[in-house]
Parts: sequence; structure tokens; C-alpha cells
Amino acid sequence: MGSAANKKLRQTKLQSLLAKNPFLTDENLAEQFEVSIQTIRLDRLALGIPELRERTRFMAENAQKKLQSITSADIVGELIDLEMGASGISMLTVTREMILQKTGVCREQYLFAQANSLALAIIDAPSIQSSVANVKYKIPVYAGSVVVARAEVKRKQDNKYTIWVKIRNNRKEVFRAKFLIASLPEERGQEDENRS
Amino acid sequence: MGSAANKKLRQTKLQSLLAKNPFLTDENLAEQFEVSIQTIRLDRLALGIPELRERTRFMAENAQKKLQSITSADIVGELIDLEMGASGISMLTVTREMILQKTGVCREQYLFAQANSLALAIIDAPSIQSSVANVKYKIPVYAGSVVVARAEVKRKQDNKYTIWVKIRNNRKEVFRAKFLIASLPEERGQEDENRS
DNA sequence: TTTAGTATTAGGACTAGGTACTAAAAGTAG
DNA sequence: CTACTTTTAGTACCTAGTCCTAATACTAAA
Repeated sequence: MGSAANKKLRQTKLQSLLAKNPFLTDENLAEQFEVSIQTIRLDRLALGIPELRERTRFMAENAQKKLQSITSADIVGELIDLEMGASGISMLTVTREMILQKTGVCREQYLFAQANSLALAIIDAPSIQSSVANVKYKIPVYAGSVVVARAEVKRKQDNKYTIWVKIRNNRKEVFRAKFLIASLPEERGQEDENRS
Repeated sequence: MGSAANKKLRQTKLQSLLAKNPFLTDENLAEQFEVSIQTIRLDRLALGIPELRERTRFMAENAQKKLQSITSADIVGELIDLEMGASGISMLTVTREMILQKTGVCREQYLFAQANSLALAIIDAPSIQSSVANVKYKIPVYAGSVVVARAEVKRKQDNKYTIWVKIRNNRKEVFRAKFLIASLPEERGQEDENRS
């Protein structure tokens, strides 16, 4: 019973179990492993895993932050360089959440989001009237990749911008987009008459 | 001190305070309102607000679910109808998280995501080789809108599909996209040689 | 087989952040 | 003054732990 191999195995399993379901109490775990609660607590101590309440609190705080940063980030990816009205560079790390389960390939929408948000960042227009995009997803990108988007304003006429964005993964161009964006020079665009 | 007006006011403030920061203990709140802990507990009871731990747990569970559903949903929006290889309809409610703070307008990427994911759902290809998209965001969409996307396969040649997606808000077309998708008939596409 | 060392279990004292309940005190309106 | 509401106080209890000490149980080497 009290063998080092047993202990190691149990601790490994415990770790992965809690990674999958962090809402398990020590009592619960003790039942699953058929050991005493004390053993579970020693294991947690050894592995540096905090108690249920701390885990829950951490998750609540983190998930919220992550949600905010993902859903309402003005720029998808990390802005590396920005020359207003001219060019910009952003970096995005493709995570497991961004891929299609079936194929493991990054969903196009994330690359589009990176490109589009970068394009919008360059022209700091107060309000966008409409936009046209020509997009090509050339090479599949997989989880773990760090892709770099470079955007350049190609043409500007009045309130109309033409912006090219190229996304590279390891120097290979995997995605490109051309945006034609028409901005309203100085209006509100807040009417909300399109409510359902 | 013990007036009904006071009580109402305190309970209203308490509710909004906890809405902003759910991680406050009763003790903490009692200090802020300069009343006893018991008063806070009676207030929570009256308002049906659960204790700190339950609040935390709820948030942790919910935020996780939401994160999962947002980041790794196969289809952005709710699939209403799907005729494989032919057409599909999906619905999306524009939430506050989807809008640009500055203008209040829904980010293009969400409409793109809805259109793109619907297009991919129609052609149930095992793996996508590349895709081209022509996109037009015609009319700004605001938070609270429920937009409906209709997708149709316009042409199919071998493994190449042409799909049109139109997104309407209150019968007005606000977004349209044309996708040209080339799928790999029966390969894996799991190499992951593009890792950083 | 004894012994040293590790693994496990048991138990007690204590903690935070509560619930549920009873009782008393304080304030307020008629 | 009285009836009523509001607030406070206090007790017993709960969960899911911490921290600590002590006692077993098991394993491997001498």
C-alpha cells in the first residue's frame, strides 16, 4: 500500500483530475482514490494545489478577465507597432480554443479578427460607415503557432481607406486581407434604430 | 435609523455593489454600510442573493461555460436550419461584448464569424485547404439586435464550393459574404509543422 | 528478522464565511 | 404609550478546509 510508486501515480492522476474538474472536494477525491482525506491533503500540499475555494475563486476571477479580454478586446492579438494612418503590426498566439476540433486548424474568423482590428486601429476613425473585405486563407494554421500580422494603408481618398493586411506564420504568408473602409468623418452613429 | 426608506436604499446599493464586485464578504459589506453583519445577511436573504462562496462558484462555472461556448463554438450564433450541401440559417444576438466601445457598433469579426461558421457547417468537409472570402459590411449593427444569416451553396465543382451568406437585421441586409472554399477530400491536415 | 524510512491514517484545535434560529434592543408612526 | 418595523446580539451548526502531532502500515535494506 504505502509505496512510492503508488504515491506518484495517485498524485499524477489527482493533478489531471483536478485540471479537468476543479470543483472536487478533498472528501470527494478521497472516495475516488480510496484513501483518507489526509492523504489527499498531503498530496495537494506536495503538488502545491490550493483548496477548492481558492481554486474556485481563481477561476471566477480569471475566466472573467479572459472573457473580457477575448470578447471586448479592441485589438485581437498584441499590438507590436503602430504608425497611425500608415501601418501596424500585431502578434497573435493561436490557442487550443481557436481551433476547429475536427481538424485542429485555426478558425478563419480569428485571423480575420486580427487583421480587421489591426486595420481599424490604423485609421482611428470615429465611426465606420461600411467596409468591404477581400480575404484569403491560404495555409492552415495550427494551435501553438504565433502569427504576425502586418497592415499597411495603400490608398486614402477622402474618408475611404484601402488597407492590406498580411499574416505570416514562420515567414510563410498564411492569410491576407484587403479592406476598403469608409468612415463617417465626424458623426455619432449611435441612433440604435436597428434594434430588434 | 431603523426606517423603511433607509432599508430600501441600503438594499438597492447593496445589490448594485455586489453586481459590480461579487467578491465582497458580509463583514466587508457591513463595514461599508456601517451596519451589523446580521443586517447585511437579512438584506441578502430578502434580496435572494446567495453567499459569497455560492456567488464565486456560480461565476466560475458560468464564465467557463461562456468562454467555451464563445471561443470554441463550432457555429457562431444559433443554428436554425441546415440542409447539408445546400443552405443554412443561423441567428445571433448582438451582445454588449461584441460592440466597439467607442462607437457602439458590432465588430465586423462577429458577423464574419457567423457567416463563415455557417458556410463551413453547410459543406461538412473533413478538412479545409484554403478559402477566399468577399465580405461587405453595409450597415452598422448595434447591441441588442438579433441578426439572421442565410447561407446558400451557389456552385460546387469537385472540392470547390461557392457559398453566399447574407445577414439581415430587421429585413435589411447589413452584411454579405461570398466564400470560395477548397476542401481536401480525405486527408488529415494534422501535421502541426507550423509550430513556433 | 529486525530496523530504518516512507506512506498513510487518525485526531484535535482552529479558521472563514457562512445558515438558521431566538431574543432583545432601538427606532418610528399612529 | 403602544404597536410595529428594523437592527443587533448571540448561539448552535455547517463546509471545506489549515496546521500540527502522533500513531499505524508498509517496504526495503542490513
